Amino acid sequence: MSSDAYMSSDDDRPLGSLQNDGKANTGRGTANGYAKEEASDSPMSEDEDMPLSQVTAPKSEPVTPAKSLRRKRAAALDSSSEDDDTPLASSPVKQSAAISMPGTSKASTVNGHKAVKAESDGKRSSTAAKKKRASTKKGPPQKKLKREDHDASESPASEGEESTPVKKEKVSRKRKSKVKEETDAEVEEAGKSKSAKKRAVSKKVKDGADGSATPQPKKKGKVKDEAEDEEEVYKWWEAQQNNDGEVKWQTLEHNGVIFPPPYEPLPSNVKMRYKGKEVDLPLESEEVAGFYAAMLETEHAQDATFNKNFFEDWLKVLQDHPPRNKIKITNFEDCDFRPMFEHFEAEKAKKKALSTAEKKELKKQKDAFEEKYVTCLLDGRKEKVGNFRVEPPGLFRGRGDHPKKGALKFRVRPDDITINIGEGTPIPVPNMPGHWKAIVHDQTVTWLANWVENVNGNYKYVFLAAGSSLKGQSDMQKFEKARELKNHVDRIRKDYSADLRSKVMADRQRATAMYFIDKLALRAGNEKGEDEADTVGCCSLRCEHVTLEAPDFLIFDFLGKDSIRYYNRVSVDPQVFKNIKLFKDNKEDSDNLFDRVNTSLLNKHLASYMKGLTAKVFRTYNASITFQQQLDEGTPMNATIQEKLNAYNHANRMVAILCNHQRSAPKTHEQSMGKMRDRLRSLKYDRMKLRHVLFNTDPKYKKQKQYADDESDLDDDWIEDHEKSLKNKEIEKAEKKFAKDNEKLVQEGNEPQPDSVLQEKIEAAEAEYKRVAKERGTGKAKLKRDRPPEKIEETVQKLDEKIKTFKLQMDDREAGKEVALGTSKINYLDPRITAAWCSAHNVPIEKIFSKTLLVKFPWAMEVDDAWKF
DNA sequence: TTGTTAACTTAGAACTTCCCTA
DNA sequence: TAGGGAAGTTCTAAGTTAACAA
Repeated sequence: MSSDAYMSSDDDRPLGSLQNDGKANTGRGTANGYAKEEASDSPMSEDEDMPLSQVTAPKSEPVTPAKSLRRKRAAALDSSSEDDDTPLASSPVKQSAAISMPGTSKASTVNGHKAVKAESDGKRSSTAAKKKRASTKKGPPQKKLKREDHDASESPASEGEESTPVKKEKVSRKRKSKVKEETDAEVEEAGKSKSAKKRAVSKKVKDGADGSATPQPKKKGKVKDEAEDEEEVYKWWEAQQNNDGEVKWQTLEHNGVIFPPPYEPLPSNVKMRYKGKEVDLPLESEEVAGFYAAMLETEHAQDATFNKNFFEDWLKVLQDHPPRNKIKITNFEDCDFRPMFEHFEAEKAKKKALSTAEKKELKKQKDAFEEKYVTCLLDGRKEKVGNFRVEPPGLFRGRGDHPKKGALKFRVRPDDITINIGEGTPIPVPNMPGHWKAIVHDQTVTWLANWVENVNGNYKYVFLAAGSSLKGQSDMQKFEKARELKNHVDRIRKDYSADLRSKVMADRQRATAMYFIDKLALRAGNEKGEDEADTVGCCSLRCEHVTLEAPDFLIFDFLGKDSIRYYNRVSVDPQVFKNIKLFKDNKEDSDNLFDRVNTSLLNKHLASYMKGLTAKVFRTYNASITFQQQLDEGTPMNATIQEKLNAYNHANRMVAILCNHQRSAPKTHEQSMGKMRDRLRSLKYDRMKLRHVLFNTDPKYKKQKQYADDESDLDDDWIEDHEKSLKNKEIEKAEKKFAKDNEKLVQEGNEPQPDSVLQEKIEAAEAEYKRVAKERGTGKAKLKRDRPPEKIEETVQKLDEKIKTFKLQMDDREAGKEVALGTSKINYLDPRITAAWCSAHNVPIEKIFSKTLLVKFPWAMEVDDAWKF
């Protein structure tokens, strides 16, 4: 694509200023060289002098119909005065690994960045800097802490007020002609007459194994049988694909969603305190207090923003539902939620203490209740629904420095929820009072229900489960698209490498951004709003996030998705280094590094190479191709399963590091590593003893290499401690056995053994300890019972294997303590790579894919050994 | 042209179950 | 056989992206 394609008259403007809140990047005089059109290798070149960037006039927040709808709704909720309102309810990582740069054959350390978790006071831009930044994200609905009751028994007027604009909102976009919306009454009527007319278009395919046709989809009400369910796996990947990408289903039947149970008040003796006095809270305010009390010992309750937001929202609830004993709550510090916390803890303990049978019974009841929601009928086939449980009310657990963390998340009710279901299908009845907000029949989307959440105004959806055909198809398409990139990537790389020197600033910036996305697997990086945590991706990087280190190193340090810190010191193409120097020139730390690139422009450019190509595809492509290369290069031949698994995990880990997938190290990691080290030494001790026995038997063993070397990490002090502990364990064991035997004897009406029996055993253990102590340091040993040397040789060999396997497990655990392997396994690694690898190396796939993953990836399981990404 | 919305994927935390060791 | 810790699963926040609207 010609670089001129993006050269509009506006191109002179730094994009940052186009998107900010009106305070454009002004005030730095005329020296802001980055605002020019043409780029030059030298930041000092005279070409740099360009007109001042145009300033965008301050804008008030535009109000779109959907937003206005939400505001209207919020206002309506706010103005409600009904009394029956129910309140609704790090440690631093040092990862360093040398792995092949995606798309290059040379090994490099580019991706071996250090991944470090954000600390609470971690890398943040100043508030001032933040304010300078663009604020493009949609505004949240106005805060409202009261709401209208939309109970089924309410007047139709309120229903109408809500549903009319909703219709507008829901069908305003692409689907005007496809979506038909009905009122509950209309739908119920229609359901009665039309339910028989099902357009079952599912096509069962022949089972690959036996060639026999699989049975037609089960009719509703057929007796459930697990074996039968097995047979019913619909192999959509073998069926003829007739997916135009628009219509996702023909018929859809489901039972809606499960609402959480209503709030159960605390026992009358459990009360929070204010200034030491018990507060008699009405249900509504008690519930919200309870949300906080339950989190008292989590990190959330230590967070000032969280506490502030919670308290503000709670005060609003308290305004309408004040303490019955007239206590005036005004100061957060004077609140003591501990009695509530302790009550919850006690309840938890009670639940934990239930017998297995009781727990089973509860589970059975829960399963029975949920059964009808777990699955739906999609094109006549039974499919699992994913999140059919509506999110319960609570406090918003925003990550990182989210400005709204701690805010009250309302209880979602039927009149908040839009149901998407097949036309003519019976409409589910909510399991709590109220009517659905709306019913739609939109075949172009995959969701079964949605609602708008109150804290950020985000849409929430109920989708099918990961193992469903819809999700599976989309997953497979994702990987196929990533594979298709193989055919284009050389050209794309060639082009952006050339564009790194482009005279057009916008092109040069875009090329540099593409370099990062390709080489470092950065996310696209959309702009974010003031009301969100300050995190960035490639296009939204600010100058403060990248530091130059001569001759060619860049140090990236920023908070990415989920406020996870991305830290990487990486050697880059000298031209990239020059470019970053140029882009940073004359800018402030808080300015956008790429002022002429945004995700939209970047993705449009990518799409010109390949249909559907976006920044995200690069991440999938680079993850999978890296994984394939790592497996191909790193899998040992003629190795044990454990060794192969280690190679697999290593490859997986390289991808996780590339993608910066982190987890907090298990709290007990150090302790458990310590235990493992002890166990390893103990195995080595056993080996040493056996070697010494062999030496004692025949000096020839000393000359044999496999026996000659000492176990390196066994020092004298440790050996002494270990032998003492062996002795103590022996004595303990004898004592236990003695007590147990006596108990049995007494039960059988016999005399217990005399103490002397135990004493003898203790003395024997002491004697053995003394004997072993004498052997210490002599290089020779004897067994309690003689064994032929061949048998001892055999045991040493077995111990060698055990030690080797154990060491591998330890290495694996240590290397992976702060790396989350799951995310890449679930989202980025083409499962066919794993299936082919397992098959080629005789590794049972169950060792790698959990049950859920096997269910998620059935489409990938039939590839042959030679399959490559 | 630019910002917004809706729909979907990706992500770590939180919770639950399983398995191994003592 | 309990209980501690790891693995597996669920939950929901936080991204990306295409289409749409002003």
